[in-house]
Amino acid sequence: MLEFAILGLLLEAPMHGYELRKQLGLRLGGFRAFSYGSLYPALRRLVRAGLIVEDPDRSGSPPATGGGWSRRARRVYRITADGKERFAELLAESGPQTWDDESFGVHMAFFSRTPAETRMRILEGRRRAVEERREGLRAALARAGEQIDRYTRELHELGLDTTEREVRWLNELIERERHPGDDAGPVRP
Amino acid sequence: MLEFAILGLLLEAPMHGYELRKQLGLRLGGFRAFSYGSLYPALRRLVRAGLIVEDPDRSGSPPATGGGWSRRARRVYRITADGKERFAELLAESGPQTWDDESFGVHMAFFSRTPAETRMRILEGRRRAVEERREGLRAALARAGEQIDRYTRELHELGLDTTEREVRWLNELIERERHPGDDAGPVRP
DNA sequence: GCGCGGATGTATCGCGCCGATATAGTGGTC
DNA sequence: GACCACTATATCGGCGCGATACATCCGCGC
Repeated sequence: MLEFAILGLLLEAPMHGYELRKQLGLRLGGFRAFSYGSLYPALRRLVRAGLIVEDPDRSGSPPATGGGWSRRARRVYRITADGKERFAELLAESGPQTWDDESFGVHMAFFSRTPAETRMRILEGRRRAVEERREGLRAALARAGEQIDRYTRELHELGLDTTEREVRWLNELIERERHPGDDAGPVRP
Repeated sequence: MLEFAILGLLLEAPMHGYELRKQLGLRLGGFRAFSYGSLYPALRRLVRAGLIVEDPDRSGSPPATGGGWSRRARRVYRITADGKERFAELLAESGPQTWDDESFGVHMAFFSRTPAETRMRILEGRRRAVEERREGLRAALARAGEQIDRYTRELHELGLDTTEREVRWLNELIERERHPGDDAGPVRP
C-alpha cells in the first residue's frame, strides 16, 4: 500500500524521502499518515525490486571547490520503467475490498491517472464492502434489541451512520462517473 | 490493545480463543476485528505475563470411561488478580489520543465498567483529537482552494463530514454524561 | 558573532497486528 | 458413508507504527 502510494508520487516527479512523506500527508488527506519507520524500509524494498532507483543528487550546485555538496545528504528517488508497469498493475487491482481496507483511499488519491472503467470497478467494489458492513451493523443493532450495552450500542450507531453516509457519498460519485461533464453542477436556469 | 480487550472479556467470564474472538466481534461492533494471527500470540503473551492462566478444561463431562474428553481440545483462559489490576490500569489510561487511535473504541466498549470521571476524560480527549483532525482537513480544503485534485478533494470532504459528525456525537455523549438519568429521553408532556 | 530552537533529513529497532495457511475434531444431512 | 460447514488451535512472513538517534541548515534575538 505504501509502495503503491510512493510509486504514484514518484510518477509525477523524483523526490527524496522527507518530501515524499509530506506529499503523502497532503494527497492522502491525513486519512492516512505513514511514518518514517514505514517509509524508509519501503523505499529500500522498492530499490531492491528495481521499481525505483536512487538518483545521484545534483539538486544543489556541484562541489566546485572539491569535497562537500552545497546541500546536505539527501537521497532522491526516481521511478523506473518496471516501476511504472507495476504501478499500472496496482492501479487496476481493487484489492481485498473489506470495509476497513485502507487501500481504497490510496487508490482514489490516484484516480485522475486511473482509466474510467477501473475507477468504476473500484468505487462499486468499495460500495459493496461498505454496504456489507452497514448490514452487519444493522443486524447487530436489531438482533441485540434492548439488552445490548448502552455504550456499545452508541458505538454501533455512530458506525452505522458513518457507513450510511459513505454509501451515499459513493452513490453520488458513481452517478457522477456515469455522467461525466456535469462536474461544475447543472447551470441554474 | 488486543490484550486490553481480552482482559475485559475474561473479566466477565473464562473463555477459550475461538469464543473470545466471536465476542470481540460483537462487542467492538465490527469496528475492530482482530485475526487469530493476533489473538493466539496475544493470549500467550498474557499467560507469560501472568495476567491470565489456562484453566484445565472441564467444560464437557469428565472422561468417566477413562481416556478422551467429550469435547475436543480447547484452551480455556481465566483472568488472574494481576490481570484484573492491569485491566484497571489500562481502563484509566487514555492512550496517545490521535484521531486514528483505535483504542478509543475498545475503551468505550468497556465504559460500563469505567468510573465516570475516567469516562469523561476519555471522551474529552477523543473530542480534542477528532477536532484537531477536523481543523486539519478544513485547512487542507481551504488552503488548496480550487487547484487540489478533484478526487482528493472528495476524499477530504467525506473525512470532514465524518469528523464533524463524530464531534457532534461526542458532544451528545458528554452532555449525557453530565446529566445522568436522562437516558430514556425526556418524557413528552 | 553567538547560541538556540525549529525545520530538514536519513536511519534503525522491537513489536503489534494481519492474511494466508495448515491441521483436525464435530455434527448434521442427503 | 460421504460431504460440508463449523469449531478450534496454531504458525509464518511481512507491513506499518512509535520511539529514538543523529546530523545539518537557517533565521532569530541578544
